[in-house]
Amino acid sequence: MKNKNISIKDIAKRANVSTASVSRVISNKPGVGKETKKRIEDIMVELDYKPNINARSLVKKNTGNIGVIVPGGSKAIQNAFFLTIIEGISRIVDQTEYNLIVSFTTKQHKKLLDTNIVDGILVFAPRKNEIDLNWLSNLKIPTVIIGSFIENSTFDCVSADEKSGVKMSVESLYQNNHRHVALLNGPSTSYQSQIYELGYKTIVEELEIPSYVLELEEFDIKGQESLVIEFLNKNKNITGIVCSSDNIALGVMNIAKEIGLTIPNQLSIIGSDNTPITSMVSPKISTTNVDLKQMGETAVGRLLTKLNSNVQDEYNFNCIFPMDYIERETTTFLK
Amino acid sequence: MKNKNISIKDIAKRANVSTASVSRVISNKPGVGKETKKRIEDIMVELDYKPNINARSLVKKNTGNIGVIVPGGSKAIQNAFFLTIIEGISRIVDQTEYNLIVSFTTKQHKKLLDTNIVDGILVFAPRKNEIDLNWLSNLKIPTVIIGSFIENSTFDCVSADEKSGVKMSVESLYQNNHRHVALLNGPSTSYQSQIYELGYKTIVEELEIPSYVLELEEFDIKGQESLVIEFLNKNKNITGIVCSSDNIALGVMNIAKEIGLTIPNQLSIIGSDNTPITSMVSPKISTTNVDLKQMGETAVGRLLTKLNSNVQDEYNFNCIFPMDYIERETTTFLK
DNA sequence: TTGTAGGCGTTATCAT
DNA sequence: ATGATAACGCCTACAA
Repeated sequence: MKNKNISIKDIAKRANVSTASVSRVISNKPGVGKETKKRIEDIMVELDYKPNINARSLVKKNTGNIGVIVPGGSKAIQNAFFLTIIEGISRIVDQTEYNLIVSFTTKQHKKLLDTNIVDGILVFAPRKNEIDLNWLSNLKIPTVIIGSFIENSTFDCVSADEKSGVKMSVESLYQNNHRHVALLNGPSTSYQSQIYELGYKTIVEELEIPSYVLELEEFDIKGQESLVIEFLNKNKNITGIVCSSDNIALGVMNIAKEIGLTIPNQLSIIGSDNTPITSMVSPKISTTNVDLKQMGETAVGRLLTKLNSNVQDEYNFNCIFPMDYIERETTTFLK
Repeated sequence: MKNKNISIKDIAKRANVSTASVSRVISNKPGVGKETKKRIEDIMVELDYKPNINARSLVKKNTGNIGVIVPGGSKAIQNAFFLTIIEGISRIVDQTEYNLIVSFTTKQHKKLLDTNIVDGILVFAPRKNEIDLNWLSNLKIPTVIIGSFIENSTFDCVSADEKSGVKMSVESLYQNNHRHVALLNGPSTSYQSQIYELGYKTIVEELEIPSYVLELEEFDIKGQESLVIEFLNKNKNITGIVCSSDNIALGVMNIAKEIGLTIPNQLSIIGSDNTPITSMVSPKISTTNVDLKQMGETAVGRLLTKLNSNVQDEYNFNCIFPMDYIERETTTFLK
C-alpha cells in the first residue's frame, strides 16, 4: 500500500558511504567532499528519497508545525475576519519549512494543545468559555494571540485598535447629527467584544449621549433576528448603529429593510473590519478598516522569531494596528 | 524553554515496571494486571505524561494527520463553498484521533504532499495548473477528491451534481419565458467549470436556445467587472444569467445595478451552492443547493475507511450529491 | 573528509 | 502478567 520507504541507510549503501555523510548532505552541513556530495545527491533524486519527518522530529525535538486556533466553534470558519488573517499567515509560512495545522473546533483545540504536535501556536481572539488562558500559559508553548489584546497577561498580542475603531464610528455618526447611536456587539465571552464595549462606553460618555447596547451570541445575527427587531422596536429613537462585525451590519441591514426602515436615511449602519462583502452588497457598507493580512504576517513573524531564538526574551510583544473609518453608503447626515 | 519531557521510561521507573507495561496501558492493550494498571495510570496523570507522537508515528508508520488541499491560491480561502465543506469535515475529524492540516497555497500543497506528513488527503476541486493529477496519483497516498468529479480516473470523488444543477437553473429560467440565458463560469482550469459548461451546453442545445458563455478567472468577479460589463453590452438580449458560484451572482447583481438594469425584472440571476450570503443580501439570490456539510462528511468518511482498512479495495468510490433549485428574489417571469 | 555508534520515545516480538 | 530488547529513521558527538 505504501511505497517501500527508502531511508538514509539505503542511499548510504548505494553510495558506499556512511549514513552520517548522507545526513550531512541532507542537512546541508559541511564536512563532505564535493565529489561524494554530488554522488549522494544524485542517488537521492534517483531513488526519490524523502526524509522521514517523524524520525527527524524525534531527535530534534520539534515538530515543524504551527498551530492555528480558531474560536467560535465551526461558525467562525465562515468569518472573513479570521480568514483574511490566515491569508497573511499563509503568505509567511509559505516561505518557511513549517506546516500549518488549523483547528476549528474546541475538541481539536484540546487535541492540538494537549498532544505536542506543534512548535508554536497562533490563537485567534479567544473566548473565555473555550480556552482557559491560564492553562494555555502553563503549556509553555510559544504563543501569539491575534485579534484581541489580553490585558495583564504575558501573552504576545497582535490586534487591531478596535477601541478607537468604535470611537471613530460613533464620532462620525455624531458629527452627522446622530444622537442615539447603538452598539450591536458580539458575545461578551470574547475579549474582542469587551474592547468594543469599552470603546463604545467611553466615547458615548465623552459625547454625553445615551448608551444602547445589544449583545449577540455571535458576530453575526443568524437566528437572533427577533432579538434585534425587539431591540429596535424598544428603542425607536436609535438612528445609528455601530456593529462589531460586518456580518452583523449586513444582518441589520436586512432586518431594517424588513421592518420598513430605509438605509441610510432612517437608519445609519456601520460595520467593522472592512471584509469583502461590505463592497459587494448594496448599499455598500460603511465600516472600519485594518490591514488584516499584515496583522497575520506580523503575528507569525513574531512567532517565528520566538521559535528560532531559544532565548526566551522577557519583553512583551504587543502590536496594535491602527484602524481607519471608511465612509460608504450605509451612513448619512441625519436631518 | 520546553518542559522537561517526561517519557515512558520515567513513568516505568517510577512504577517499578517495564516500559512495555506502560506502553500497554497507554494503548489500552490487554496483558497488564488491574493493580499495576491503576498504579501506572495514576503516575501518568501525576507526572502529566504526554506520549510523544513522533516516536509513535515512527514505529507505526503513520502520522495521524489528514491533509486538506484547497486550490485557487489564497483566494479560495474566502470561498464559502469550501469552508462549509470544511465544517462538515471538522465535524467528523473531531470524533477521531486525526488532526487536520489545511493547505491554502500551492507551495504548501507541494510541501504537504512531498513530505509525507499526512496519512491521507482530501483534495478540493483541483485546478489543472496547480496540481498534476498523475503526479498525485503516483504518490500512492489515500486520496478523496471533493467538489469535482474527475472523469476516467481512479480517484475517489465526492461531488455535487452540478451538471443537473445548471440544467435546472436554465430550465427554470426557460419556463419563465427567458430565451437568452448566459452562463458566467469559473476558470476552465477547474474541473468544476468544465462540468458547468457541459451542463449548460447540453441543456441549451436541448432547449434550442442560443449559447452565451463568459469565462472568468476565478469564481468571483473581482477585478473583472469591465469584462462582465462588456459582455453584457455586447449581448443586450440576455435576460437571464446562471452563475457557477454565488459570489459571481452577487458580483453581477452589483454590476447590473451600476449599469442600470433592475433585478429581477430586466435581468434574472441565479447563483450556485446556496452559500449564506445568498439570503443575507437583498434581493435574496436564487440559487442551487447542495448539502455541502454532508459532502464533507462523506468525503472524510470514505477517506477514513481507506485509512483503516489496509486492504486497498479496488472499486471506485464516486458519490454525487443531488442539487435542487431554490427560487428566491433574483429571478422572475419575463414579460 | 569520512565513519562508528549511541540515542531520541515508542511499539512489538519474544521470552519468562 | 510482565520484562528485555530490537526495531523505526535520523542526527550528532566522537573517532579515525
